Amino acid sequence: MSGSPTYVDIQELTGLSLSTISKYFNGGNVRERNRITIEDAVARLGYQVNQHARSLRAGRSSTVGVLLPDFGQSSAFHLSIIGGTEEILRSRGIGLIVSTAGARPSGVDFLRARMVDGIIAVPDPRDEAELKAAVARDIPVVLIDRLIDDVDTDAVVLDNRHAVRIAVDALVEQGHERIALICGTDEIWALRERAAGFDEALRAHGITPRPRLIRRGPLTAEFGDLAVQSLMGGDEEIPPTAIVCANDALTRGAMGAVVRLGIHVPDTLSVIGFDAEEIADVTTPPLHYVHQPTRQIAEEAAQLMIRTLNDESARSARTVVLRARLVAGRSIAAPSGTEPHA
Amino acid sequence: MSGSPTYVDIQELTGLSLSTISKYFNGGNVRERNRITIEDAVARLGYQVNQHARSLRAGRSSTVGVLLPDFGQSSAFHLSIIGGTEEILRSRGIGLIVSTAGARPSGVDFLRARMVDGIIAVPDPRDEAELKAAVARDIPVVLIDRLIDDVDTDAVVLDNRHAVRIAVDALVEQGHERIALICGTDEIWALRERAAGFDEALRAHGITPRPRLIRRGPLTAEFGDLAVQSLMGGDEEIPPTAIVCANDALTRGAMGAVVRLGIHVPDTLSVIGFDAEEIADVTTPPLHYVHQPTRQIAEEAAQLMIRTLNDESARSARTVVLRARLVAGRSIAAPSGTEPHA
DNA sequence: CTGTTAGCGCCTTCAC
DNA sequence: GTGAAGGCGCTAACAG
Repeated sequence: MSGSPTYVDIQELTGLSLSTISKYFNGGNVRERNRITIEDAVARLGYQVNQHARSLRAGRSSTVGVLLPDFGQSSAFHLSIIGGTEEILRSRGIGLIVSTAGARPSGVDFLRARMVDGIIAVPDPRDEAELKAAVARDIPVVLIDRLIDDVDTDAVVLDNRHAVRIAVDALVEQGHERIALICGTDEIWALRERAAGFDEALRAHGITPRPRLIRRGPLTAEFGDLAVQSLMGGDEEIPPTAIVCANDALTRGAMGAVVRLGIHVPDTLSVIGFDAEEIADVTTPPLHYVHQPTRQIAEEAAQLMIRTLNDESARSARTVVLRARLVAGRSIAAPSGTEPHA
Repeated sequence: MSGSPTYVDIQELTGLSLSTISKYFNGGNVRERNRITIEDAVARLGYQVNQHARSLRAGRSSTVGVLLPDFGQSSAFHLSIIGGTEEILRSRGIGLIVSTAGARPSGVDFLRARMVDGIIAVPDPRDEAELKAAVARDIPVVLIDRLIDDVDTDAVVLDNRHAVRIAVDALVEQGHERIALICGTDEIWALRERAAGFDEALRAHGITPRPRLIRRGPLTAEFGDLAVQSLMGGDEEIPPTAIVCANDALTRGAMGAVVRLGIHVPDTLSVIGFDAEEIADVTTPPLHYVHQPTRQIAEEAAQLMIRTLNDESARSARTVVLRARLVAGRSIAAPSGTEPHA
């Protein structure tokens, strides 16, 4: 027994022809007697179909790639993408190859070399070009969370403007006007949208956005921390009475600064987090936050991919837009200046 | 241009033979002039080596599987495993297929069907049998975090007894004696070890472990919350003056209960978390916690896998044991009862 | 250094 | 229903 068993081994054990055996493994009609003989041989040999041969022959791999930004960043979100897609795809017999973007050579090429049937991606700016090329080659691509300019393909995204609007609404309702935003840069579509949503929401309430209260930077806890520090400490200006964070890492960093600086929430400052499921219950007080249906996003993406894989013709660019909701905590209250008026 | 380009397409464009082209892609010596011609054709065609054909020929897939418990659980740890192994394996041209354990049919069989060259696993109890079978079939397996009885294979684990001991040492040094442990069940090796380490550490300090202060259950935030609730509230007994959590989810749950019940840390209760990197800075006060080198664990596992893959003979069962360290926060202090004595 | 050839294991025509 | 033959794309012998 040198290598793995093959059809030939089964043939020798059963005396049946290769085509009969193949048919057995591919759902064809096989005589009952032969079916049993084959199953017997399979069990005895510990036979496993050779996917390489099958894939080579079929021209498909029954594998899709998941491309994520560097793992340093918004971990929980990425994990739920892997988890959600894996579960659905596996139930269809499709495997998941994971690759991180940003690295050179591109993760897209790495996945292409592994002959994935499609790619589900949270596109990092550095991989947009390769993804665009993949789409041009008719490789099924489903974008998650972030859109790419001039690329026409399936996507599942959040209604980002709405997500920020509900946060702003909640704060304005409490009487806040000096509301700050800690957000990522325009390089990434989702954050561009969230910043735009912030602007829109303020204007809708008749509040003129103040550039100094909008801090844009990398999606890291470090930047979130820094932003709070400079908003609440360094400036000569009157500090904001409320802060909205546009991402989970930024939220963590912001809350870290709040704890370290001893800022009293919500008395001195109201805070609304984003995707803060993991930390909302352990902060004092529990965080009010924007909750993105991460799991559902992943599952919708998997469904889109499956549909595309099953029906080559349907290469239309569908965009599924989902909405976030606010999860109530105790980190927002009326601004301290307004309390005497009450 | 129906299918993907192949060697034949390159041949037609360059006039070179298939073996020259193959040699180019496999690091052989090719005449400079031809090298350029090939690279030119490759660029023009957007050629990608067909891994299926290569794998079929070579008998290897250059792919390894990562098997994880259900994603509901200790997310950050799992993500760093995917991230750490992916990075190292990709640099060797090896892809990563991710699968979750627990589901039926077993993730192990799913990975075997996809012809992975090896499996890196954080074994779920429900998949131990299949992993054992895989090892018996000479499939390279590297275990992470948890060992399995009677399975002789490579592994990378934490010195779990030490990890808990340093936590207990720190608390005893502050004067604590009524120390509680919130831990997983004996079903999982790592948690069995942590519980044993707790026992050892107490005895080393001349403290007799009290069964009522040791709460064992599922590795969920819910159980961590429940455990704190019952330790600090429900019991008639005197509550503990300190708590050690044995896992990240348990830590989150425990801290959630602490916040909700308004327990003052560290005045009323000292808390030491486990793998609490994500939340340590946002709790009030910042958490003191046991820090497991998760990233290093993943990388060591990838290295072991690569070594095994490169050298079939070296199928010895190496176990790499790494040590945790304590990260200082402000969640521990002398027990309130002792302060008057000081 | 380059060209020719024979399969890796499977599936899909075709005949029977 | 079953049997025989060719080829998916690549690589590892060989020759030249």
